[in-house]
Amino acid sequence: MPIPRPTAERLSQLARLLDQHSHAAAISSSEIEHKTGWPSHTIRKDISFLELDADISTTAGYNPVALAKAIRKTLNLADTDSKCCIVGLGRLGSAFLEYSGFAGSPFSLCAGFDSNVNRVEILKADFPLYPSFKMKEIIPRFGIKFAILCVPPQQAQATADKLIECGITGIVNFTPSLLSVPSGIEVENVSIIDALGALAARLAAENAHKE
Amino acid sequence: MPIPRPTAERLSQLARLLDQHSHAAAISSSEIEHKTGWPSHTIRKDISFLELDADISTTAGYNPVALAKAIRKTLNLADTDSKCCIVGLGRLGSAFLEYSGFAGSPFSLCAGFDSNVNRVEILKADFPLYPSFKMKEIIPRFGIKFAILCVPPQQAQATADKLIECGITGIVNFTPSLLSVPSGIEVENVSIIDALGALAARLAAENAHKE
DNA sequence: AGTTGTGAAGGTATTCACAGCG
DNA sequence: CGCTGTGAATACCTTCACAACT
Repeated sequence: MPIPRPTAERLSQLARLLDQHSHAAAISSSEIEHKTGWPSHTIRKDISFLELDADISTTAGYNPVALAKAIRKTLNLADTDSKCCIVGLGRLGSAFLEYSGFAGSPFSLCAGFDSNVNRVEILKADFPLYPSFKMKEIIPRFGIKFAILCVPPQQAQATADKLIECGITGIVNFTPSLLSVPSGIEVENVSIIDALGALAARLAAENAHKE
Repeated sequence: MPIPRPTAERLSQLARLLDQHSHAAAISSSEIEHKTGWPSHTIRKDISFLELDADISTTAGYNPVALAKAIRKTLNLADTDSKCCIVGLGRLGSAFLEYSGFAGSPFSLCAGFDSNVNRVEILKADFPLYPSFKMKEIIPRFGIKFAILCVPPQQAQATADKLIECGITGIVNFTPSLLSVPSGIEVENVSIIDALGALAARLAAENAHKE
């Protein structure tokens, strides 16, 4: 039985929430409701899609550590330490070089690319930075599957095409350009304008609903 | 009849796509399908939720400028040039100070805040920057409704609480912390780890589906 | 031909209601 | 009793199929 996509996305976030509560002995679905806003029955339903290893839930709630582990196992976020690269090391891209949020996540940054050779040499990071023309060599060699796209909007589509050629299957698109990609490749747009648009749409929907 | 939330989010993105094609006389639903990956019938259905002012669609397709206008009107994104502020001017937050994507969007940045007074004085932007304690004064004065939250994770919840007190109704949360907010306030999480998790979940779902 | 537009059908996700357990 | 877990009912969204128009 396939896991519904909204369920998978909630579980992925839930795993992060559980990390923040790993000190507690147990957390109940209603506590999770309070933290996330998702109704408790939705949470229980979501969890029911995982095959639970027993001892994950008691009468007091769920064991945070065990549950987080089970989620990551089912969603294939656990074993495979998925490798990511940053493409475009301007202000935004270079901000991620010292982003701490990757620690403890199932993702790791292992390369950065920029067409400007100067930037590549000047910037410092815990992982190597390369000029863009080396993508074709580096990405397959390290088995990098995800790219974080921070290039200027005019170069977004061309860069995405090149990344896909190199074997990237998932792109987190920080540019305001919308990307066309073949099927089998996934794009997640995190343009700030989209995020604001989604907020405004939801607020508008709420207000309309009241009438 | 209320507009379904997924429809509203697609329309919001579509408006941006139309901006990029404002030079063309007409764009058809199948062209949009090619650009976005959404099936053409979904797009037509989405558009059918707007009350169309006639002359928006012809036999050749939609008038990009008129359609974008109609979308923004229905979603309340048009008239109200929605004002936003950046909270937290570290590496990530300050990267947005020179972000070009706001031009032509229905959103505008009009203030930045940071608790570090030095940063506020050193950084340059097209809009004024203030120390955090001025939020209570500035946000209501300019009618700012949206905040882009880029503070360190430990301060995320406390800062969000303060913003809501000042009248903010929508928060774009760039921190890895999950926020609890009262109903009526909307949060959009754009943590990069979430984005990668969503990608991985979708790719996993695709592969599972093939079996 | 090619387009939009839309009621109706179909599929998916959410919500409910209650069984089962400690 | 409060908690989890889950089949069944409901609500929601997407997809289909075709009418209407140029």
